[in-house]
Amino acid sequence: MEEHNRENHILSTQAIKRMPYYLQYLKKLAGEGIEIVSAPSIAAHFNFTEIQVRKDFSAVSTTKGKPKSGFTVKELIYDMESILGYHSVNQAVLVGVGQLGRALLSYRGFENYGLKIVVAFDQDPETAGSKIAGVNVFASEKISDLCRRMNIPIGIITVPETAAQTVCDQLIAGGVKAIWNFAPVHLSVPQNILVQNENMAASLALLSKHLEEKIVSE
Amino acid sequence: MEEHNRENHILSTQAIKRMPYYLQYLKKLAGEGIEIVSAPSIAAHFNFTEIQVRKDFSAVSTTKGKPKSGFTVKELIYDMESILGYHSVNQAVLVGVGQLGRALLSYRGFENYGLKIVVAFDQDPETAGSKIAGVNVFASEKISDLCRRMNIPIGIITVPETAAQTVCDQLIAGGVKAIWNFAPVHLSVPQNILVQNENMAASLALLSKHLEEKIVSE
DNA sequence: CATTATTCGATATCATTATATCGATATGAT
DNA sequence: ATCATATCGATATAATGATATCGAATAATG
Ligand SMILES: NC(=O)c1ccc[n+]([C@@H]2O[C@H](COP(=O)([O-])OP(=O)(O)OC[C@H]3O[C@@H](n4cnc5c(N)ncnc54)[C@H](O)[C@@H]3O)[C@@H](O)[C@H]2O)c1
Ligand SMILES: NC(=O)c1ccc[n+]([C@@H]2O[C@H](COP(=O)([O-])OP(=O)(O)OC[C@H]3O[C@@H](n4cnc5c(N)ncnc54)[C@H](O)[C@@H]3O)[C@@H](O)[C@H]2O)c1
Repeated sequence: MEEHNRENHILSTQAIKRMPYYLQYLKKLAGEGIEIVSAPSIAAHFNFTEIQVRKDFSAVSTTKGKPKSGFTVKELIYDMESILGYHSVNQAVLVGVGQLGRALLSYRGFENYGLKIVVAFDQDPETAGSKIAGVNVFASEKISDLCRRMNIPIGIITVPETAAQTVCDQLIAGGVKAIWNFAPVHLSVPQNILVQNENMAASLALLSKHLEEKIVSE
Repeated sequence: MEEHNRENHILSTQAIKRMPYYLQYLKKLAGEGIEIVSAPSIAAHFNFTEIQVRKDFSAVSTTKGKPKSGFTVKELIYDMESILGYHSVNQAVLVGVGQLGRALLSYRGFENYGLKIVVAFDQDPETAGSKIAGVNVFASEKISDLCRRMNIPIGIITVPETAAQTVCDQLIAGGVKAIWNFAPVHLSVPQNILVQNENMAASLALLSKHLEEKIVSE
């Protein structure tokens, strides 16, 4: 017999990506004192279909919706936060304390998402040794050693694209299980390592394609 | 009869997102003096299937591959750059000159992707009036008026999530056609406006889910 | 100059994701 | 108490995206 999810539903990649949006909105509603919410009303807000909203909810929550009224906001929030790992904290290191790296280090929002950057690294001797937003910056030779000793599961890459693969290899040598990559390059990694790309060039590609179509059709 | 693409192929959303990766790699190969490349070799590098690579290439390029050898690197580069709009320049404005906004303003890479941030806005009276990385920052009351007068097609949002919808509305009032949104909220917009989200919470959700599964299965 | 190995493109199949249909159930109105 | 209506969940269908199959083309090898 097949192994199944607790709720006997599969949580698709696309659904996972939608969860933070639902969560943000549900928290806003909760802040306004709203206790019950229906799939159609959520769907209207996001411009989704109500069927999709129901499916997404049933995939992450044991909470059943009540016909004619809807779902309990608080329970949805709790279940989504659990699914997204916001109730625990994942430790991460960041490599590349430049423009973007500094912005990420200073960002307080990640703690709400269960992510804590505990150490940073940079090649530049000026930067290594400093402290940015309360986080110590070390020389990049220490990446593998420190990651392993601190048992860090996540590495964040914000170095130039030419250095990204090298840094990636160092992180993996340090036992990191997942990499969040902001450099606009493909990283080669072993099967069991996840690379989550935040490639702004890819976003821009979609944006630019859309504009082009607009212009042609107008 | 149906209207078709020049090459009689459809370019899917997913394929568009892959293009910047191909392009980066092809340029690297060109820099190494490599003139011909095969689909299987590209596929090996990206861990894609060779069928997908061929489909992607044929969707963006009129260039035919030669059996037993492959595709002409230069021609692929040229066609991809055209498709991605790198040969022209789209003007953009950025709203929210904080940690992230400053990083984006200072980033030189966007010019390679056909994007030029020409003006920025901020609510803070200290920031408005200043100049960051050569870009003038104005008070946010001027968003709509300036965008309209300069005929700006793209707005970049890097304000706190509570201000994002307001700013979005101001940009649309200014005639902007596409919005690149870094705030972790859904933005409500008219049908003809594109919102491209760069939601780091969504990325983190996938990352965290992956780690959880790793831990369970190990 | 024939043979073999490799890559190509076209078409077919499979997987994932989104949407539509429909009977069941709870709430509020008559 | 009954009826109308909004919402629910389950199952079915459609759309999009990825992979497999196969004959044709061409470069290298003997
Ligand atoms: N700044 C942005 O807004 C932005 C936007 C999109 C993408 N990116 C990407 O993010 C990355 C960083 O961009 P940035 O603007 O912050 O660049 P940056 O030059 O400001 O910072 C890069 C930092 O990495 C360090 N570094 C270089 N090689 C290293 C190595 N081998 N080990 C450790 N540290 C090393 C440098 O010393 C520097 O501090 C780039 O890949 C860029 O393409 C940045
Ligand atoms: N900093 C990061 O690394 C990071 C990472 C992920 C997401 N984000 C998101 O990006 C956005 C900006 O983050 P940040 O860290 O740069 O914040 P920040 O507070 O440093 O900057 C926000 C800026 O927006 C300005 N602002 C506020 N309301 C405005 C309005 N109505 N009109 C014009 N300007 C206004 C503020 O004056 C400030 O300069 C947030 O939504 C945040 O969630 C940031």
